[in-house]
Amino acid sequence: MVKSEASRLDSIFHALSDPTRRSILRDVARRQKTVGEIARPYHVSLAAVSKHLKVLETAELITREKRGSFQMVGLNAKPMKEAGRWLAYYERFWNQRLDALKNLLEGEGHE
Amino acid sequence: MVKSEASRLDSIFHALSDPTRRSILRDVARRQKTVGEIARPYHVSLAAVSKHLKVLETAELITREKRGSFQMVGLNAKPMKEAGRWLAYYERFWNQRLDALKNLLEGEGHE
DNA sequence: CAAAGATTTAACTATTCGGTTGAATCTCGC
DNA sequence: GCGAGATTCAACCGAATAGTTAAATCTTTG
Repeated sequence: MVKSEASRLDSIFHALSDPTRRSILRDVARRQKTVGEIARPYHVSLAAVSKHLKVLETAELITREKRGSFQMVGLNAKPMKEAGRWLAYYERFWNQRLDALKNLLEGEGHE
Repeated sequence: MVKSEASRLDSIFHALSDPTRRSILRDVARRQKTVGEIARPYHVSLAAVSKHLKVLETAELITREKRGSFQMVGLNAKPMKEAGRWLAYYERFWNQRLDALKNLLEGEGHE
C-alpha cells in the first residue's frame, strides 16, 4: 500500500520539524553510523534515539542495513527532494519583489 | 527576542507537516483571503482554522492585515526559502547516482 | 550454552496537537 | 447603544509526541 503524496509530505515535514532529527540526518549524511554512534553526541537515552530513528524511517529518510548485532544507518535523501519540490512551487513568491504589484492586481476585482 | 534559526526551522517544518495548513498556504498564495473565506472549503470549525492560522503565524508563513471587522490573510514565503536552503544542503545526495561510490569510499577507513 | 553488546519494546508520564462547542471580543451600520 | 457579523479565546477531549527506565530480543563469542 503506497502512501499518498500528501501523507508522505506529512511524515517528511514532521520528521524534519525536530532539531535532534535534523541533526541526526546531518550526522548520517557524513557517513553511515550505528545507532550507538548516532546516540553518543546527544544527551538522551538510546531508546529516545531509537524512536527518532523510527520517525525518520517512517518518512523514509534513512536506510538501515543489518550488520551482525548492530546496524548501519544511512541517509536516504530522496524524500527531501519531494519536500523540496513542494517548496519550490513557492519560489516565485519569495523571489519576487512584486508583492506590491500582486496586491494591486488582486485588489478587490476578480474571482 | 529573535528566535534561533533552529527553532525557526522547527516551527516552519512543523507548520508544513499538516495537510490542511499546506492547503491553506496554497489558497492564500493565489490571493489574500479572510479567515471565513479560508475556512469555507474545509469541513472543520472556524476555531480550528483559527488555530491553524496561529500555527502558520508562529512560523511567520502568513501575513495578517486588519480591515475593519475582518482581516486579510496573505502568504509570506520567506520562511520557506529558509527551509528550502536547509533542504538544498542535501541536494547533492539526491542528485547523485554515486551512492554506491559513496558507500565504497566511506567503507571502513577514515573518520 | 552463557555472558556481553546492540538495539528495540513495553509501560509509564507530561506535553502538544487537532478538533469540538460555547462564550467573549471587536467592528460595523442602523 | 444594539444587534449582526467576523474572529478569537477558553475549556475540554482523545490521540500522538518525546522522553524516561526496565525488560526483552538478537547476535556474537568465549
